[in-house]
Amino acid sequence: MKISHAAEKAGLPVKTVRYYADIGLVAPADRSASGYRSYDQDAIQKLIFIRRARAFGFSITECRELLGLYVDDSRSSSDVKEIAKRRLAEIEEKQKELQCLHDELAHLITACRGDDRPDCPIISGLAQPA
Amino acid sequence: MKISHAAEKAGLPVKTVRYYADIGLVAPADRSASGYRSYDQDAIQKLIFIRRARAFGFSITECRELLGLYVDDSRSSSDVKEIAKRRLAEIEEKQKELQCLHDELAHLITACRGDDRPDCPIISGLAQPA
DNA sequence: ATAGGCTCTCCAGTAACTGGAAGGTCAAGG
DNA sequence: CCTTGACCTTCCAGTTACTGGAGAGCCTAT
Repeated sequence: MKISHAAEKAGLPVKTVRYYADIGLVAPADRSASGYRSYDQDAIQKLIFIRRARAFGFSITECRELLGLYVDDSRSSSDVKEIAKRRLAEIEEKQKELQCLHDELAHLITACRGDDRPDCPIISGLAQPA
Repeated sequence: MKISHAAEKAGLPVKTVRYYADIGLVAPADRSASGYRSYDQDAIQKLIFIRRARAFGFSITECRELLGLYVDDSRSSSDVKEIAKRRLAEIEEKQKELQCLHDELAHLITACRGDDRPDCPIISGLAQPA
């Protein structure tokens, strides 16, 4: 299967699939005589796996790690769980930060009249050293 | 005031202050005879403004826009409010995404026994085309 | 005089792609 | 048989917002 077909199956841009091949994340199964990358079902499955993991916010490095576990039939589920839990903690941390940001910004916005005068609590709020 | 002092006052790394000068975001008030950047209170205030705006997730481009409004005494508060509201909507969007991610990942994690056997719902969950 | 701590500029690298140029390949149509 | 157009290839550059480091100049204190 040529790259555009594989990319479509995996739900990724062609450029990205090529990039993943370049960095040795997901190699094509083979190359045609003329040098075209050729993907089989197994490689596509890996691409899908990566796409999903990336959508979960796993970095390429983490994806590499997870992919290693994915293809390793002797993996222990605790290894995977460990990585996933780390990631979950990061998500929760990010959520807290976003909540703070949200509340503070929403507060500034409600305080601002939004008319054509220059007085603006948003601007003055941003200028506070805090 | 030399750059390290200004950076400290603004709560930014020296490198970042220099970078902001390079991209024309916050220019130093002056240069010494030997070429050292010299910052006054006004420039430091702008640096603080930028740091805060960046912490709110505004991009450099947005910061430039906001800084323009910050220094413009004839600004209308509605201009500022518009930018801030856009940003708030982005934050809320991001929050929703994170919540989905969180729930899905948390679900996978609870489903995983986390022992030394290879069966792992996290791995199989990631391999789903969805 | 020299040691250290600052400062300068410039170059390169980060993450994860994305866009584009220049050129090779392949199947279909005239 | 030739050409057209859609593919494919590689390589280079750009994106965002810095960050690290090299090599060199400056300034103050001992």
